[in-house]
Amino acid sequence: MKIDYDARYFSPKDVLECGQIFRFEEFERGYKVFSADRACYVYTEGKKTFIECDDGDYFYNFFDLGRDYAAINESAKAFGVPLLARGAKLGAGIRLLNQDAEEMIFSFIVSQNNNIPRIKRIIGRMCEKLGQEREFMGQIYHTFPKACDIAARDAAFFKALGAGYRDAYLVATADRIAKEGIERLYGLPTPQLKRELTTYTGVGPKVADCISLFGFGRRESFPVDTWIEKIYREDFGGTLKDRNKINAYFCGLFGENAGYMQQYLFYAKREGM
DNA sequence: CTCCAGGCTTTAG
DNA sequence: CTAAAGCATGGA
Repeated sequence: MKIDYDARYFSPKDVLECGQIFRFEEFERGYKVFSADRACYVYTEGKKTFIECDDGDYFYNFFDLGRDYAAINESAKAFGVPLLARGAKLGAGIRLLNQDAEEMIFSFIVSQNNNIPRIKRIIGRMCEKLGQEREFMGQIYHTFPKACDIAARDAAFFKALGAGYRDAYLVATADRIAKEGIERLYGLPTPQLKRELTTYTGVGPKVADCISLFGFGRRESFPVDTWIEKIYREDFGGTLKDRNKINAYFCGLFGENAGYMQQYLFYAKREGM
């Protein structure tokens, strides 16, 4: 099936290349995007962005199409922060994705102290080796592995995939999720969710915020990484060193939509604005 | 060569 | 409790 949406607030490039997702590739006029065990093709033509897929309901929610991004974008410009206003103006096509929670847990464990191209390669190899083969638009792709499939391998396996020292984190967390599942997490209030997420090996405050934001739809989450730390110093004149305190500062400033503001800021800084 | 990347765990004080 | 060392890998 095919979905269309106003391209002004849905730019595939902005959505995919702002570091919230690691499984996509350029294809024809746009990108193929992979989530859990599904795939879609997304591209912009004229004033519309189109999604072609087999499961419209899933990708409607995945791309957050039920939300009013015009209002969010306008509110970003009202904070009087130049970098944020520029990010909102030039990154108006950004949307926050509603991704698979388990996939987010493993993906952001891989992301720690790592760069985005390498993160993508490691996750790509995990899917290739441990995911199931599927077909989409005449090409083979691989699903994201389930926790039990990750848990079935040892640390050396993930080291060989290039995961580095994060190998043991993947195995330990997969063992636990394979045994316990993550169902109990969905209903928790956001502060408790974050606290629970940090009890998984390899998940600290920043990774927990990313999982909360991209995997559990908690838009009040505000991940603080090296980029945000730099923004905090250079664009907000901040002096705090502790990332937890920097996180509290931004959450207090931006409130329930902090996650969107984080993406606009991240986008702007990475674009060198 | 050094520095850095969407940081976390472990150890020392 | 806070601070710093150690950690794999690859690109700039």
